[in-house]
Amino acid sequence: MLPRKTDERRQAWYAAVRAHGALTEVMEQQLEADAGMPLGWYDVLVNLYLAPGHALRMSELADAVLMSRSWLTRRIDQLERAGLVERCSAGDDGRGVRARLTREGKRAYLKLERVHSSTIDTHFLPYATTAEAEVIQRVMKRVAANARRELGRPE
Amino acid sequence: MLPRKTDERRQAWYAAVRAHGALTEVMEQQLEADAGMPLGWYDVLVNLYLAPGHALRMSELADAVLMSRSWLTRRIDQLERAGLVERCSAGDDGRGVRARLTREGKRAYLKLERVHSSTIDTHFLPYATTAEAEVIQRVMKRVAANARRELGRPE
DNA sequence: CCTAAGTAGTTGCTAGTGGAAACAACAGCA
DNA sequence: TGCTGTTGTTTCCACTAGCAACTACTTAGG
Repeated sequence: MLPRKTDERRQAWYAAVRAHGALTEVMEQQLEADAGMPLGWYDVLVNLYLAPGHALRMSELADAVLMSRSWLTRRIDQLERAGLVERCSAGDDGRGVRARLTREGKRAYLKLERVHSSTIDTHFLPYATTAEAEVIQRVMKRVAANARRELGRPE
Repeated sequence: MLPRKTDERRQAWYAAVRAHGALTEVMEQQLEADAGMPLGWYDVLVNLYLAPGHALRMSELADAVLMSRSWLTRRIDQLERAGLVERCSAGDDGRGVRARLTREGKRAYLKLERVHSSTIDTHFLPYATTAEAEVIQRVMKRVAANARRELGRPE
């Protein structure tokens, strides 16, 4: 591959990095303004909502969001204070704790999801045709899968 | 646009977010291991290297990397302690300070750039053809430009 | 059973990050 | 000369996240 061509193709990644940064910032502002919640809550709430019974063991949830246990403990503390999550026993295992969405937690998630999606619809979708979106998805999935493998945590 | 189609296209953004996160983590590890420098230094060093005389006014540099002045003050403190940057007067303006790459700073930048590029070559380029890279670049540039405008800081 | 080793989750400590606002030094203009 | 705006630094503060120590529990081995 000629140097010029390689360099040209690298620009695609730089553009993706800048787009990610800018759109993430827009997303943060939008979520704060329209849902009153930070983007950092999104991952945890999604995983809980999609789980059976809207509940997960702390360690499962920590693995799902790729964060440490102490990180999760504190994030669940926040969400519990906000009334969106409650801790309950993990049944058979006396050590375990399950985090479960409260009724308000479910409502909050749905709102967060609505604003999240609408931000993508407004700031991403208009700039990509169906064919283009398909290309991006295909390439990015391959890139992510490879990088995950490199990091020693294949999905 | 049918709901299903819209949802399908949103997946492209989700994939991009995940790819960005995973590859960024790989990049951090690689830079730490092979260049002994954090990814956070990259932006500042690039901008300094490309500037005339490898030097920039603090405020220009802060604008270039989209960060606050106090942020830049501290980052330049770090780079100065590491011997990569030195502060010098801005000539005519007695208030001004210019940050300038030292000889080691230039060498460090070149090394950082080499590792940075090579990580992209290894973990991104193999997964995108020239045509696909072109699509990604085009779409992402439009997305970034729009988001920047939304944030009130068009480039 | 009973003990040893391992696991789940929490907490204290620590280092690092980054914004806002106060501040000192200076420029430029009346 | 004073007044106003700018430049860069500093102080203060809140937040983040990892590590290691700790508690409470389970499981395996004798």
